[in-house]
Amino acid sequence: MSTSYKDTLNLPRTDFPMKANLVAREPELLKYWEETDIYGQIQAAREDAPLFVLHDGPPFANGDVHMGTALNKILKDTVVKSKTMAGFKAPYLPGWDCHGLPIEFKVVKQDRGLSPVEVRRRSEELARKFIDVQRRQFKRLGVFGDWEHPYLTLAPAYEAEVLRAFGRLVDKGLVYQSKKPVYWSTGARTALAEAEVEYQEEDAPAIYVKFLLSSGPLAGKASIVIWTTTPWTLPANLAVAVNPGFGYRAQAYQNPHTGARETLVLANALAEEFCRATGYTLEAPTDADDDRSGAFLGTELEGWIYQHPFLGREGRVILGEFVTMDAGTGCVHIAPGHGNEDYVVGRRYGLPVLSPVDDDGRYTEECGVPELVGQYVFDANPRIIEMLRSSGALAFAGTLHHTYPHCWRSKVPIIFRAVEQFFIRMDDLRPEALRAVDDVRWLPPWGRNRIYGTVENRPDWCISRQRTWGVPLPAFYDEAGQPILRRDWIDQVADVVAEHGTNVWFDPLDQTIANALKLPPGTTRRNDTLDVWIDSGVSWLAVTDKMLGVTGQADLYLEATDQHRGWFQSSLIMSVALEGRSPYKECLTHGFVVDAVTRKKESKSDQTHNDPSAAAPAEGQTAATPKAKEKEKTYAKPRTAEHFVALHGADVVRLWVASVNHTDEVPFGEQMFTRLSETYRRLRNTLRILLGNTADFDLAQHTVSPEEFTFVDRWIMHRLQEVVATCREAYAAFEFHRVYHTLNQFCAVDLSSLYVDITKDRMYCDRPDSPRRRATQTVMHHVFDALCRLLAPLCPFTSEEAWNYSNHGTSVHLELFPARDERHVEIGLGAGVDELLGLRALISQAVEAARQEKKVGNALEAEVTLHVADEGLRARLAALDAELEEFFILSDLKITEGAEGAEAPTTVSLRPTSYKRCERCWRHRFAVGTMADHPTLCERCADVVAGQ
RNA sequence: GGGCCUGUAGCUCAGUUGGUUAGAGCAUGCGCUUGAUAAGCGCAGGGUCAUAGGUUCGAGUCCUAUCAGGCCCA
Repeated sequence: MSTSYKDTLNLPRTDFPMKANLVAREPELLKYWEETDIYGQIQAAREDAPLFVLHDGPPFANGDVHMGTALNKILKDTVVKSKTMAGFKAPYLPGWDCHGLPIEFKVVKQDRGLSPVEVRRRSEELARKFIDVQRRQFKRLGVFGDWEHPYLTLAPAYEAEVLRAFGRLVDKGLVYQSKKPVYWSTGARTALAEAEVEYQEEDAPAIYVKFLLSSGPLAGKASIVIWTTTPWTLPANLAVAVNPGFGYRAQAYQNPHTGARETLVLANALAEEFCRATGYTLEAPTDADDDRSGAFLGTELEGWIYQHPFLGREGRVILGEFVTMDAGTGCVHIAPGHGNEDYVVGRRYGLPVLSPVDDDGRYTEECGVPELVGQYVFDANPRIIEMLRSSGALAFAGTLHHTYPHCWRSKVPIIFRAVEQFFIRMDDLRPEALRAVDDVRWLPPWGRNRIYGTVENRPDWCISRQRTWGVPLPAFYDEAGQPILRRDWIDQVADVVAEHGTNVWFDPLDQTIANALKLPPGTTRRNDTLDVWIDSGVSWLAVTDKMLGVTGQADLYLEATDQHRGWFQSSLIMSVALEGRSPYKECLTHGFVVDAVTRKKESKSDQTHNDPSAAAPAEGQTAATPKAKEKEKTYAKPRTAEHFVALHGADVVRLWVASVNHTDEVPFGEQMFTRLSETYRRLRNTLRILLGNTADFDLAQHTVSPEEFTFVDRWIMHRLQEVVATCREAYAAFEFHRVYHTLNQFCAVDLSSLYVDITKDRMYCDRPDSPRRRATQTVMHHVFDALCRLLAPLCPFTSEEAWNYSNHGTSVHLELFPARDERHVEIGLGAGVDELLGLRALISQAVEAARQEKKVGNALEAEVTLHVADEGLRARLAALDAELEEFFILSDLKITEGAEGAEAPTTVSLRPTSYKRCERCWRHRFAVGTMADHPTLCERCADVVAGQ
């Protein structure tokens, strides 16, 4: 009997599967998109729409796509998809950063002694291999774009643009040549990058040296003491640095060898250590010593002059924040040609960059000591110590066991040596660059302060690299070895490169360039390359202008926070130099991926760009610290996007991106996916029930006009307008987690536990074409439609799949977002429903209590009485009439005045209903038992069954 | 060590110009349902808003310090 009545119901019907099986289904959708050229269709459909250009920051073509890279790409895609659906033409041209050390290093490590051209050939091969890998992985994530025509920094046309841009910088007088210290391998006769340096343990001389002061209050009376492990750099000593904030003291000591009394200046904090190490002892002050003038703050020492211990020149005391009290004397020997900090502080004080050492590590004439010229610097250490001893400048000579950088190839100890480099003059650009910073809208707003600080403090930009895998630095050299930078020549090189690629530069026998430029005989070129940040720093020019045909700024750049100092800055500087403005209007940053449990960083490979120093795990000195070791450990974790896509599907990975506030660090962990899968299922099942409930609904035939909507229908349409407005705003503000939470909330609460639950009775039990059932179907159709569109940028696969089940025929990604429809907005409706939900909660609690007492099994078996003291509320409830029972999903609801002595203005009482249960709709109704033909049915169900 | 940030229930997020018992979803526990069923519904528990001071009639919200974490420098 009951089963036969079940057959008279309109239960939901749909083929849209409950089980997503994304891992299998997504590739089918990808194929569908590929075959129908969805990206091309979208661009064509937005032909005349206003333009929105998100310019892709090129990831480094090296390795798999990790979660950090995936985060970045998914965010970009969500921006592009949401802008498209907001009515913009939003082309997306992906790119790759191809040049640079990490690739070259891989190639060179595999096979040594390759010619530059061969290194470049293999580097390109490697880069292209990873471009293919990453392209496949990005596409698998559902990212739409012009994947068949990406921009590559290794493309000849792109390289030519880089060269032309450089030529314009030269033309503007922004490029100059100067010396700068680099890691230098005397064994390989080449500059090294950080990654090419190995740290090995060894014993080094560690000496204390006295520099006699020749000016200041202690002139001629005292010496300032330095400590160094590289005596060979002393011929290049030009200064002594002290920390401005620390205390120093001039005190009398007894020399342990001569017994003489000497006044020495060193840091207070290290005087004791000095005595312990050297055997010097502190002497009691005598009348001759003016003890009150013996103590100094570091700043007071600035400008004092001292006599170089074995050269006929003087040096001066300068200030350096980098001076620590870890070791030594707190007074640091400065040779600007032999150390990076030395170089930086030396520039600040206008010191020359003295580096009297040749390619083989032998002293040149410039060292000033004839007997040292031609000697290998490390061999000269004993001789220098001897010179110091004989001149009385040596306080102590010992040895130190430490780790020291060595060449990874030739294994010889490396030296810091100044070589000629090219620079971009920052001071000429800075004011304009800072102004440009304030023309950009930074998201989040503190990004402005970050980049402002880096631009403000950035020293001149060293743009030359002694590398092979890059765009050649188009400088020529005359017979005397003097560099020639000419824009007309550079432009001609660019023309040659556009046609032949850059290899013609690196093949020493190739005459293409010489012939094309008609170079004077004796003119030579070298193998220096341009800093890769120049490559990517002009992408706005090469891509936005040349490839997309868009003149003007990109609307948006979107990268991780490390790019404030990286790509955002290099692009800004290049654009300011060439165009006098920022290349982007808005700049959005996201955080790094961190482990959800430990809050520690996930992987070092998340970087979008190739920062050579960060490209490989730190080794040597820094790796000795526990923190660095930890970093190294996390580095090895298999966190590829492919891994998680294969496990959960791309839409769930994308849901992860959508669920978090990406402006902070982005938490990530396996457990998060369990929860996200739950959310995903909720979204999917909501779409499914809407589809199931509208299976017999034909939009053209069955649409019901809003005037005929019932109360719940009006309410959910009202809610939908709020959801639409919130989501559109959140998308526009790039706050995708607000979209995620809004949609999740809407599906879980408003739809699933309220609207769909409430309307089940009419959907299943009414006549198929009852007006209120058709009204609800009309509403559900609208809700489904809006939900699919709003969800499309977050879950492109699932929304497309669902969209296809609703007979639309086309792709959801060609559609626009729903617009907020004011006709469905009803002031006060929300508050009214909130009031009802409050009562609903009271009823549920009462039912729950009755259930525990075994009075009733469920709400439909109860007679519920609402005791309402407030007359206005009673009137509002009465106005809803039968819809109230439906809203509360009750069989038998009565409303009376407030009960005597009630604790609250509204209370609920409850007992088993006296009505019998309708066998078809399961509600307990007064009429059950009174229907002659159907004694077990209520009047509505009897009527429906009779009509069939 | 410096610069720029972050820190609200187990998880992800809301908390409007400082103003009633700090909210939601998920997860957890206990039930109901078996007509969204590898689904659906209800109820319940769970937070000294990182910590410590301060300003205020009143602070998750403002200030200071500390701790933890991130990026970039050193």
